[in-house]
Amino acid sequence: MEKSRITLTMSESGAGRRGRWRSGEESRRRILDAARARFTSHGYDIVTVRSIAADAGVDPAMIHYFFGSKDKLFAAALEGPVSPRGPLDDLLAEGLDGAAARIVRGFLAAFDEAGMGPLALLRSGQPPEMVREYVEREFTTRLASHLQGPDTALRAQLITAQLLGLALARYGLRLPGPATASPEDLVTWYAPLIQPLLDTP
Amino acid sequence: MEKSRITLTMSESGAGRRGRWRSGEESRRRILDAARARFTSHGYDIVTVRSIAADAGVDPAMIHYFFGSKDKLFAAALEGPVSPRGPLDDLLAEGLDGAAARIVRGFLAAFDEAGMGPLALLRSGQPPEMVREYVEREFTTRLASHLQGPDTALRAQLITAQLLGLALARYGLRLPGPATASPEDLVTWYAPLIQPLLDTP
DNA sequence: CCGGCTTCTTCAACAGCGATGGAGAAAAGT
DNA sequence: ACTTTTCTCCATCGCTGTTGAAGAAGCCGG
Repeated sequence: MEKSRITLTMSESGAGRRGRWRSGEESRRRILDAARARFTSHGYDIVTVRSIAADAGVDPAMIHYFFGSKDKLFAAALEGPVSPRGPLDDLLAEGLDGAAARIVRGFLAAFDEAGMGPLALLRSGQPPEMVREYVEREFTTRLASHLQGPDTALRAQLITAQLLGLALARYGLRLPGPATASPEDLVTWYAPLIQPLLDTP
Repeated sequence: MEKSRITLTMSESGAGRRGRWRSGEESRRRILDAARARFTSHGYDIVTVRSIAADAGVDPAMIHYFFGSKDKLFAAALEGPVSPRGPLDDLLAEGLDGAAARIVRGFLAAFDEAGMGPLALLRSGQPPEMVREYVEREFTTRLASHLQGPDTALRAQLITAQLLGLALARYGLRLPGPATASPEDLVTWYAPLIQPLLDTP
């Protein structure tokens, strides 16, 4: 059953046959889909390049041909579907009153939709510079730009810490309380702990 | 330089020669020391069994002879030096007024001393059941037993989430603010966000 | 003193991992 | 028909954690 698919190179699925060069686009998409599925449900190091290749019906070497490395594939897989920029700006555009509740609510909704994929970021190999850059660029600095008063950067980063901890407890460690509570309950409990950092001290 | 030490088997260091059978105890201790040094300064998956063995001047197979697996060595290495039970009980014995400040202060002190070792727990292979059990047994339930009012378990777990987030931001991601701020500054900022969960609502 | 015993140590090997380089096939361009 | 570009597969590398078996090294009952 394993070695069945040999040299078929799609052939059928004639929908968009014309236009693209050959099957490269298709293979790339299938790899990306398989990677997304695996990475968002299991941790970074548990998922193997070879398993993704098997899911996509593709040779493991092709993953390096298209993406260069496991890290870059991970980055590519987590790039599209999870981008907190737009939603965060929308949330903050409504003003800072009660923004903590909206942030926690949106944050939980995003994670509930995307699985623990974003958390797998924390386990993606390497020193954490890449992750820190991502978090700062996509979240912390944008949040800080909406704050007023002193220490906006530090306050935004502490908010990030709080949200990170909540996500880790709920989706990573699965502490029974945070893991089973409804999003609204968590908003009720947790938002008041964040709001003070949003308000100008 | 690598293959220099062959069949020396301690011989000297005659301090405690009598009593122990042979050099097993010594090797075990050296492995544990090397493991602690590596695990507390780098992440779990970055550290290799072979590197620990090289540090300890020992064959990699001995690690499995003494400890069985990398996971168990990790657990053994992180067992003794990091145990939040005693300090936490002492902190809470002084009452809940201002306990958040004392908890944050003690938490940061413990991490500053132990390096990011405890955080490496989060990256130690496997599903998170083992880690969750450890965190609950050593921290969350003991904290909850000191709380009063409703939802003590959930409140204790949310405090755990906040501390986890702070540690992750400071020692894991190294967000510039939390990473460079002094412990007392972090206490000033963060403790007021935790105290509400300690107080009876 | 000597075999047997337990304990420690080493060596060689295994399967699996991410990654690489080169050969081959097949469409596109000329 | 040819070259070029793109895609695919295969064999292989060095590394990882882990295992099994064989070899030294102390101890103990005869």
